[in-house]
Amino acid sequence: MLKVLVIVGPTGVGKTALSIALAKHFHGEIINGDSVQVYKGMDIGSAKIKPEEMEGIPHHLLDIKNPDEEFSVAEFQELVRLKIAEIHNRGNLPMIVGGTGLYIQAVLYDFHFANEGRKNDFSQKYSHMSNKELHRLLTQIDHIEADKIHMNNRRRLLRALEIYENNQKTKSELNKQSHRLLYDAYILGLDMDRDLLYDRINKRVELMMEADLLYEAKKLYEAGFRVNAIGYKEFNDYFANKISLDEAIELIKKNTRHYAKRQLTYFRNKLNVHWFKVDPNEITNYKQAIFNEISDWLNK
RNA sequence: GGUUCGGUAGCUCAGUCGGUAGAGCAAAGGACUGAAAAUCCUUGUGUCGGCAGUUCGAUUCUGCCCCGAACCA
Repeated sequence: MLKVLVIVGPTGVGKTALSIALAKHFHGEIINGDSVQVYKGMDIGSAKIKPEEMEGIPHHLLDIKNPDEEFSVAEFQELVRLKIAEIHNRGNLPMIVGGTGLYIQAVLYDFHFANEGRKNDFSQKYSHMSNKELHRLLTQIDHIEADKIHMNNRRRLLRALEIYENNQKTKSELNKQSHRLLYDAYILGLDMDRDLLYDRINKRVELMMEADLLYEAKKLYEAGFRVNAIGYKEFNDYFANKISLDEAIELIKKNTRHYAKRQLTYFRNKLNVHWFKVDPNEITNYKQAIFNEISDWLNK
């Protein structure tokens, strides 16, 4: 099995800096594992690494989409698997660095996506039906899946129905997969005290504002893009004069905190992570521990 | 100094015609297979400012005290 080093962790914990240090030491090439950083023009708000910070380390799957283009787990999975093979052929170590748990999981495990095109008008088709009715409909088609989805989660209900229509097979049938790892992956997770993490997140949002996130968001807004990512969507209401600038900034902080928490939940419960607690006062100690662990894994 | 209004969950407040309390926000936990920075679910014990009095029983009524705000001197 091919070796892949994966670095996960909540937003703002310091994945980027660590990834550069590790890549330099272990001949790594970095593959972006973040669903928003694939988009061009979304640099400040997504905390994308700057070219001068890369220190010559190759980075893949950044800026591969325009803001109006679709992206999906299935496409990510395909692209990353190609990149992993490519990087190995060069004799380097592929490193996936990012915070989108589902995407990373789909690459590492044997998730299989049927070859279906997305239909944009799908939610239109059922717009006349209430959540309750959708749930009842799904129960008739696929009661196993329906039992797992809460009635209020309209998005999931629609998706399960869409899968059935596109494939003539139910979602629960299609997802009977073995949860087998396809790579020799070392999943490194960074964590830190929650208070400290939230403090860093709040401060980072302030830094983003100083770096003129507002201008970046405005460019996207004026170009007609309604970006649904944290750090952008909050400004849409501000531009529409529904909330004040301060309110928008506070919302970004709050949503980022909530997001970090969700990320941790996902990593904890879906991936087999080797956790390292980051203590900003003892950087050298935890870094040394990480380097040792990875050396051991590479030599296995 | 006087008058008035406040002091209840981390914050903003509601409430108990006397039977020890609940919303929003914050926060915590969880779900997750083609939008995932998305979408969705669950979770509220806090000396009801302090001390005394009345009462079977006080966060609720009364008195005094402490703290805050506004107004009047």
